[in-house]
Amino acid sequence: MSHVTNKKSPGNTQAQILSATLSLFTGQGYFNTSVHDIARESQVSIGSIYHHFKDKEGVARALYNDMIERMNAELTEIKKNHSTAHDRRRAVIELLFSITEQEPEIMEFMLYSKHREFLPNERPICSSKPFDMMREFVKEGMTSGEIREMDLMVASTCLFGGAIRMITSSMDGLLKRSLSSYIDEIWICSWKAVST
Amino acid sequence: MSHVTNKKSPGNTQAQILSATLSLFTGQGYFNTSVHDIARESQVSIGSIYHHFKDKEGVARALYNDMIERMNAELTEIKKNHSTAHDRRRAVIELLFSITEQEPEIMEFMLYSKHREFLPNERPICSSKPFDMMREFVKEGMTSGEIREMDLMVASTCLFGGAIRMITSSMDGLLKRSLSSYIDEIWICSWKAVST
DNA sequence: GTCTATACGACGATAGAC
DNA sequence: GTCTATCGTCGTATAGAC
Repeated sequence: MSHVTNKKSPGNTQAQILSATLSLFTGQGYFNTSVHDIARESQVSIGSIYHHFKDKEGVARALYNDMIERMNAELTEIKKNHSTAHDRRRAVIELLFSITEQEPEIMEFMLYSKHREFLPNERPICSSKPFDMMREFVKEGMTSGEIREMDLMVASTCLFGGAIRMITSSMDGLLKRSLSSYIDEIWICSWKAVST
Repeated sequence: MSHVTNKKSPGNTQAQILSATLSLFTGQGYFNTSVHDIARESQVSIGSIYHHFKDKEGVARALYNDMIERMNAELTEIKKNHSTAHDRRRAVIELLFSITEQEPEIMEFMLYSKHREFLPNERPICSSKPFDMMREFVKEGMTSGEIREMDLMVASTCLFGGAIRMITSSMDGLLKRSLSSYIDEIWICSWKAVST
């Protein structure tokens, strides 16, 4: 019954392609990356790429969806493990900083790519589920009284905006120390901005 | 002596080209815009474009430099007209919001374009002079005692990060009310975050 | 599923007349 | 300074053998 069908790679080729693509897209951008580049870097032929993905845009879309799903999973985990807005926010910032330091390409692709330029039908990333979930955390903090009553968008941008801009600053090489060394300062600041 | 040389446009053609280019770049991105598109949209022939600019990248660079210079001028004006960090920051946020509402394409090109993808030798926009000047305002606020002693980058991102993320949210269509209607709320929040 | 070779179109850029 | 016509290149995508 077991049909260990044939050759080498189970779902491995896809992973190779996606990994190489992530590097290339973050390094030089979607439009500066040709399918030939992807083939060379992933040690796979052009034909294979077009076998696994509909087209170049399809590769980008797969990358994008993986990323969103992963963030979703991580945030769901945070929601489960922490109950207050206070703790959740700390956990979210820690998560974002940790991804930035350990897998910078992921974060770069998430925050830096202009997805809509190459995925025309995608909504802006801030409308995506993970960002939605972050706003939900803020909302619950407001009803529980931890956070001042105020416009939800304002509160969210104040709470997470600083951290996110620290991340982009870090990726731009503007920071003197490591990103994670700033976490306490930034956390205190943004908490002051919105706490009751 | 006066050689009012010839035809129609003094420096007008350039302006036409740049204006059309700004629209196209913000609407569909640098890479999705061909020089043919620019020619059609600006009512100018391809030949003229290449006469006035070295190449496609040259057009983008001119646009970018204009923008940086303009921001520089506006911030210098603010520096002249206001003396406290408190007032300067208010003026900066008002300026940014006003540009966003009145000339959204300018702001979109400034905050949304991935300049480094098509201007390879340009430094990230956050390293540019205007952003430098904004950080300078924060620094002076710290030495004058208006702002808590803390890391300069943290203070700057907290002060302006929220406003900037409100702008991108506005451009993404996430805001229910007009951007300018949020100004007081956002200003109060970020001031709480850093004031002594 | 993986590969090589190739078709085809689009785009950046130039030449050269006016 | 402005135009049209054209060239060469490069990149996406396909065909078809293995």
